Amino acid sequence: MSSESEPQTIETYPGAQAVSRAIALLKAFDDAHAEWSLAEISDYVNLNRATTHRLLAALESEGLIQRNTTGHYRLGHELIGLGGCAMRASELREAARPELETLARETGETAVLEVLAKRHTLIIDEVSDRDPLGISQDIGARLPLHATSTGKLLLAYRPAAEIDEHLQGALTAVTPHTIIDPATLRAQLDEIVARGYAVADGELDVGFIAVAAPVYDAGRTVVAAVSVGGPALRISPERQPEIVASLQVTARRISRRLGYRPG
Amino acid sequence: MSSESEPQTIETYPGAQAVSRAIALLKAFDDAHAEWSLAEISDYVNLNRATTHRLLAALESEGLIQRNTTGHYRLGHELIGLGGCAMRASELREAARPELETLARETGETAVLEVLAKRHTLIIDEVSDRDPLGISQDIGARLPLHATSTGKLLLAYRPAAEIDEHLQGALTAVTPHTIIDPATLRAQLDEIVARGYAVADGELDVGFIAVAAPVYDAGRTVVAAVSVGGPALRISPERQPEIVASLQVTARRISRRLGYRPG
DNA sequence: AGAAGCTCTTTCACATTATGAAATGATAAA
DNA sequence: TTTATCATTTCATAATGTGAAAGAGCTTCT
Repeated sequence: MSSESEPQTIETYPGAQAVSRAIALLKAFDDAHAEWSLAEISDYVNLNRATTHRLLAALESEGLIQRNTTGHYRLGHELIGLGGCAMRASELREAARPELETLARETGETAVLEVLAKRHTLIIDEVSDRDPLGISQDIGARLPLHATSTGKLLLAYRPAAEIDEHLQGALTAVTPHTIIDPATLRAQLDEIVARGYAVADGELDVGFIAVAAPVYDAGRTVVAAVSVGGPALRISPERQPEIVASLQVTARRISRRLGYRPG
Repeated sequence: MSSESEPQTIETYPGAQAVSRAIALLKAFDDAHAEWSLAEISDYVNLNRATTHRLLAALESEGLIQRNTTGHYRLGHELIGLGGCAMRASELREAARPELETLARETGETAVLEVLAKRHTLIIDEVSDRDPLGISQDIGARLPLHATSTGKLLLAYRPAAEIDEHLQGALTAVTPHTIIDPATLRAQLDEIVARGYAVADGELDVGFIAVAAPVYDAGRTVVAAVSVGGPALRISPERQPEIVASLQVTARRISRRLGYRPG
């Protein structure tokens, strides 16, 4: 009886509604909201409670979802397996690995590979020259587009309509340096395309600077971003040109491996 | 109840057939078979080609599946994100992390946490004292039950019927030392339960020895296995008692953190 | 070049499968 | 106790998913 405007609409793929809905349920989970009750999640994805319950039960029986002692839902172990498999099977990651290692060694900093995933940037691989232990902890993590060098870069190369859509949305300040003014951000995006690289200075973490460059595939589309970053103390203004140069060589080499041919 | 001669039957969860089928498609991908053509995978999971095509298209539109230039299917980047999220959200991993670090430090070897996933053991976390770089590469990897210390241990604590079912299946030799005789393996499983730990000596990798111990949850069920392992050269017979002792303390501490109370 | 064979993709009539309102359990708060 | 909230099950309904068949590309053989 209450068919209001639309709190959240699931784009259902024709002939696979149940599958699209099940995936929407999985995607409701993230680092900020790792656990849901049935009522919460069914409200969130705007599905009937019975339907939600049935879909989650199916996902649980396959190990993609797990339940607490309290009956709350979490992502299941089977997803760790699928994620690891997806990671190892990624052609992009395979092509980038050796180049990331070189870049990390050359600069002495951390080299990262990221792709665009919905409204965030997704870390595909990470190599650090310093911090050898405890790395790869961030693989699979999602970060906001407007507060990262890679995110701004990946956004900058998208079609105008998509950029507009993002600038409409709420730009939350992660640090005091995060750019939250749409006009300022848009100006930066134009600059990024003009220069071919992006910089983020304390916009995600205070005292952390990163630069990012685009990776192209054989179809000359930007499919990923490479970045190098480290503490602002080490990434001095004098060092930046050298770092950007190494970064751009890396980005070009990865693109080459993906079949990109400049012309 | 299931005849091996049948091609492959998907256990469809009532009221979510399409979801179960879509998940079966995802699970068809593993390290050994990371890429499928439509014809291959539809034969493998025993689904109509049109149905398979539609389900894969739905998965692709959500980023869980990706396609090659050749049109072949692979797991998609979105799964890396979900996998990372599942990993960071795992209560088990959270409870085990500090203990694994202690164990790795104490022994100077590699400590691993694994759970049972279908017919394999799944690596949830890994901490190495030696090899600091390039670790965590194995997180999400699946290994055969009969060729690993953790696998044998996890199997040993399962109900008899399940053990029988596994021993029926093909036990493939990964190395010359892999146990492929069902009777020998069964005897080992009994011994494992009696002693409370498992050993694998060159059964997965030649020259690599590992020992594993069970992790219990609040319900006194074995939910995971911890192991320590290293080159046979370092894991001498004299050192083994000391290593097993450390391992068992670790396993008990993790269990304690999960709410297990001995009695 | 044309035919034959292959795989991928789309269509469409049909009914199986998924849906959600409502009823029922189960638990917690008043 | 009653009241409220959340999880689970049921079941009539039709919308969704299904698969045979035909179409569209592309490769290989004659």
